[in-house]
Amino acid sequence: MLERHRRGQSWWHGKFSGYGYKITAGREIVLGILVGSEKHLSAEEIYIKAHAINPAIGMTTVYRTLDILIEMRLVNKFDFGDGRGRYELTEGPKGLRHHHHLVCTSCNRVIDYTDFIDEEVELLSRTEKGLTGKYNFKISHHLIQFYGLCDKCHSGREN
Amino acid sequence: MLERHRRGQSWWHGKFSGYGYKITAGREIVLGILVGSEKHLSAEEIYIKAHAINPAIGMTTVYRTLDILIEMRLVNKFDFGDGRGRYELTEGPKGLRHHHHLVCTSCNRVIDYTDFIDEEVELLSRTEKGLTGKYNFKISHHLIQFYGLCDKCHSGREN
DNA sequence: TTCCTAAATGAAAATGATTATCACTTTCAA
DNA sequence: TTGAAAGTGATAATCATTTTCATTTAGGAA
Ligand SMILES: [Zn+2]
Ligand SMILES: [Zn+2]
Ligand SMILES: [Zn+2]
Ligand SMILES: [Zn+2]
Repeated sequence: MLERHRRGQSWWHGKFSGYGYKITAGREIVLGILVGSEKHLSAEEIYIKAHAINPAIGMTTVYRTLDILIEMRLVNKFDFGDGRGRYELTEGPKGLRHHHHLVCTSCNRVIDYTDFIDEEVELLSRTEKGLTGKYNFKISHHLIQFYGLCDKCHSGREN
Repeated sequence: MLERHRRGQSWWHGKFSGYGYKITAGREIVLGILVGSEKHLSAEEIYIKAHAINPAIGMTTVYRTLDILIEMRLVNKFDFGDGRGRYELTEGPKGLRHHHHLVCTSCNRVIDYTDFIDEEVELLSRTEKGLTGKYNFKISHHLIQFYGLCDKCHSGREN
C-alpha cells in the first residue's frame, strides 16, 4: 500500500488511464500540490501554487483537473461556508487518515479531527448498509461536519 | 411545546425580538414559506413564492432574512452540489423530525432519511462531548450527508 | 395615538467564484 | 511519424450572492 510510491511511474498514473484521462503536466502538478499540503485549499490557492511551478498553467485547468480528481474519488470538495469550494485529498498516500471536520461559524476556521473516527465510521458503515437496502442508493462516501464556535471565537462571550 | 402555535402571536415573534430583530411582513412571509414546504428550497425558489404572495418583497430581503433565520438557528443551509444554497427549517413546529441526507452525485436528488437517526444522534452527542473538551469548541449543530447514486442513476450501469 | 430614529427595504450595481467558448497545442495509439 | 481526440489558456459569460444607497417602516418613548 505504500511501496508503489517510489516507482518511477507515480502511483496515480494507473488511475488516470483507468478512467480514460491522459496524464499531463498540469494534472501532475495540481495533484502534487494536493499531496503536498495538509490544508483545505481553494481552487485559487491551488492555481497560485501551480502557476508558481509552471506559469503556463491556467485557472481553467485547475478547475477541470479538480473535477476529474473528484470523479476518480482522489479528492473531496468541501463547503465550509466561506463562499468557495475547498479541496482535499481523500485518504491516499502519505498515510493521510480519514477525518471529519469542526467548522467555526464565526471565523471559518476548520479543524480536522480523527478522534472518535473509528466509532463513527463503524456506525456509518452500518447505516450505509441499511440505507443502501432501503432506498436502493449506491453510497460512495460521506460527509460529517460539526459547526460551532472555536476557542478563539467563544471566549469573551456569555452564551 | 406545541400549544404556543395557536396563539395570536406566532411562535417565532419572541425569537425575533429576543435577537433584536424587528418583525416585518417580508420576514413573516419567508418564514411562512419555509414552514409550509417540505422541500429544500433555494433562495430563488423562496423569492418566487414570496413574491407571489407579496410583490413588494425583493430578493435582497429573502437573502437577508435567511441569514438571520440561520443565525437564530431556525433554518439550516445546505450545499447539495448544485451551485446554490438550499434552505430548510431545523426541527421546528409541524413535528418536523431531525433528519440527514442522501445526495445523488449524478442527478442531485436529495432524500431525507430519519432511519438510524437515533443511533447516529446518540453517537454524535458523545462525539460532540469529546470534541468540545479536546478542542474547546462550542458545538451548535452537525451535518451528515451520504453521497452516491440513487436508484434511477445507477440502474443500467455495471459498477 | 403620535413621533422619532434605528432598522429594514428594494432596485440596481458590484462582486466573485465557477463555467463555457474557441482556436491552438499536446498526447498517445496505430 | 502521424492524426484524431483530448487537453489547454485566455477571455468572455454566467449566475448566485452581496453591497450600495436613497427611501420606508417598525416599534419604543412620550
Ligand atoms: Zn472561530
Ligand atoms: Zn480536512
Ligand atoms: Zn440520481
Ligand atoms: Zn432535508
